[in-house]
Amino acid sequence: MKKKLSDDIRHIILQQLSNIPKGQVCTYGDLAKLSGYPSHARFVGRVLSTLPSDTKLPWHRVINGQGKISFTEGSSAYKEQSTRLENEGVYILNGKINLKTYRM
DNA sequence: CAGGGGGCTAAGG
DNA sequence: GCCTTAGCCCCCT
Repeated sequence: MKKKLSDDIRHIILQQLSNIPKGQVCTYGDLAKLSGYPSHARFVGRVLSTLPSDTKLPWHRVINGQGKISFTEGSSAYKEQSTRLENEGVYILNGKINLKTYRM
């Protein structure tokens, strides 16, 4: 069996992701920086999209730099993420999250 | 190897 | 607030 992704990066990203405290969020770019790859924001998104549905990682705590969920509003994924966030105390106003408040 | 696309971002109009 | 450019970099055809 072979490794698909640049495994180190992926592992580090997931590790950083699991380090995000409940009730707080982080942007893709931030996660990339924390992982030591500041220019891999997109790769972060790719990694998250590849995660299995049974993952225990808080992928929903990751949003884009505009403080919004990167899915199309109304999509099942969008609802899933917003629901999880509110369930943790992160409230979304008019489709946006207040980064100044919730960003770690 | 080339082409297209993606859960990105920052900067400009 | 919206859309476009331009940079970024990896993945799948």
